[in-house]
Amino acid sequence: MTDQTPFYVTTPIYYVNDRPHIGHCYTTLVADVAARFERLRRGSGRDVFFLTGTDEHAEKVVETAQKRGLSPMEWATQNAGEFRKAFDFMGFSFDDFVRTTEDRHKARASDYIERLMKSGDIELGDYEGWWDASQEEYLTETVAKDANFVSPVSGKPLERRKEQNYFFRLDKYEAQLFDAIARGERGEPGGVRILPEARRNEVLGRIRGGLQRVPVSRRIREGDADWGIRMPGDPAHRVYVWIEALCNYLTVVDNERAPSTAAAEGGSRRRFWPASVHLMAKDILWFHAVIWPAMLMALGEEPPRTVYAHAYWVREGRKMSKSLGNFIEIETIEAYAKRYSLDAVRWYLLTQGPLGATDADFSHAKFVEVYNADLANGIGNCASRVGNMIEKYFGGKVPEPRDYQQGFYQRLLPDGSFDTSTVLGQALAARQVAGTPVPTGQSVKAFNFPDVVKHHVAEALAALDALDLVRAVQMGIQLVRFVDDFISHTAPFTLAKQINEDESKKSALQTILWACAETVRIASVMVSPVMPSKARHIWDAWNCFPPEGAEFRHLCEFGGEYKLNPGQAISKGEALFMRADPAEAAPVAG
RNA sequence: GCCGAGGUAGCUCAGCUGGUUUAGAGCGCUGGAUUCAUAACCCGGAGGUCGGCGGUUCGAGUCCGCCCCUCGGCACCA
Repeated sequence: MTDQTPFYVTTPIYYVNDRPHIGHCYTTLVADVAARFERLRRGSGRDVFFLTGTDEHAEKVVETAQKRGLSPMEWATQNAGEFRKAFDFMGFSFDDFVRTTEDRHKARASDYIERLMKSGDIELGDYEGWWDASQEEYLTETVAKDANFVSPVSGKPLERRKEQNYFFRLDKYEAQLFDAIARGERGEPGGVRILPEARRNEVLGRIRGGLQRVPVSRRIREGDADWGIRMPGDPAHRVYVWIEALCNYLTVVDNERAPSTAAAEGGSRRRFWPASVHLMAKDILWFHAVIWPAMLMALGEEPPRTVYAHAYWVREGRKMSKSLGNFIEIETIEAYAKRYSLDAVRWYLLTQGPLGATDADFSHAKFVEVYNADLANGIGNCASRVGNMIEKYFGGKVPEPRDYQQGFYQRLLPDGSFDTSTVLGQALAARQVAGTPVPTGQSVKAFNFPDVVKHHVAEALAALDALDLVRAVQMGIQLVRFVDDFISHTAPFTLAKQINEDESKKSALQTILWACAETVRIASVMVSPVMPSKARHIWDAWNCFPPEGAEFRHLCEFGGEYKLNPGQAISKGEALFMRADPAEAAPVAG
């Protein structure tokens, strides 16, 4: 993927009757980190589009609204607001938030359906199933059987009932879908890449089992509220919500034929299609990996390039469910953010979350472990010790480095002493003088900063392309570990005690600390997509705020265009992450 | 039931097409070193029959068979 390709990432649009919880936040966080990373890589947000929103046309929305004495629209608006609030709190940088009740969505979704009817991909047919009169709904064959063909609610017998419905001819696209998924696997254009791999196999297996046409509408009944989208040309039928909902990914960027809207939306968004990534939890993979791509094929649109279905969060080892009432809701997340900072929560959710095929556990003990290991003892401590030494030894001014392009090589002279013409040799010699030499038997090391940084940055970008966001951001923490290792090897604090005797020792110290600070700066850029505000803290304290439009790979070049400039002021600043006590109780909402 | 994934150090997991070693990493735990730093960082250790049994092979976590266990998809839920 070149840096110029438009990047379009979506989350599902969330069922507006729900309350925002960790699941919604997690999926959207993954999208947010991907979007922020891609913007950074391109140096601007112009070619990145990140969409989220709410799915509002469910019949349950009408019911709930009634119970609350509100119109469906009032209720939906209120709860869509809750999602926006939660997502704003999480710091999500979505470019648009779509509600399926908006005209732009309804009009275009309706248009797609109409086109599919004209092309014969949606046709009228008979639907026959088990009708539960008390609930006014059809039950699937398996559910009906499990319930012994009586209503699970009222206990009255189910009736066999037939009606006319519209169907999408999914069965016509079996071969094309196979082909697209195979191409996606090979990374070819026009293909749909399904991730993680285990999910792709599930999908392929299910397609092999045969595809059938799927119902996409139901007949409107007497007394039904006017909620949802009607079948074009047949107002007696309403489009099923899920099929209409899927269309949101396209309706939002398909604004070209509505010039007034497009103007208000900053121009045509057509270039963002096909979507780069549809993100979702595993439960709705089938819709996104099969039905939606088939619909797009029928519409003559390209299918999404990647469909990524992550697994679920469980809580302290137990599945989250409505019956257990143990969902981690936004309030709990807020409580964690209040205690440990929002960026720490983002870090934990992203790096420990169920991005793969298996579920992930949210446990307080694990949270504290990760918080301390990666953040407090990791990047926080490292930034602090480096900033402190620069403040202490160089009056808070970035020191002038010498010769870092050569890397930091250790060289032993024939007589067994260190070659003090290298920075590393100088440092090791100082340790010997001080009586704290590197333990014998410890491997001889070289610290080639330019190469190491280059390698980590390349790895991060490769991981980003594979949508391995965890690895992408962890490369930043790995760099910090490299700096920590370097500091204990060179012991700049030991060197610092000898600089009065020897000017060359001072210059070695300058080089060492500059390299440390420069690398921490780069690490901060690398983790900024997950921890935007903590990164900003470092940039503020160190005066190295990336200029608008700066590209990732330039920002991350060791000693490059955006390097820490000698002479510039640096302050130690406040600790980024205070160490947490594992014995402390978990934060509670309220 | 059908289809699929997996069982490797206390925990979370790497180990692709079988022979680089006496099977690795991170976290936790423990001993040491050190003081610039947020009792942080660095070094070392901890010795896990690589789920069980049998087989193929000169040689198997790595291939085959059987068995035990766990977990996913097939059905709404991020």
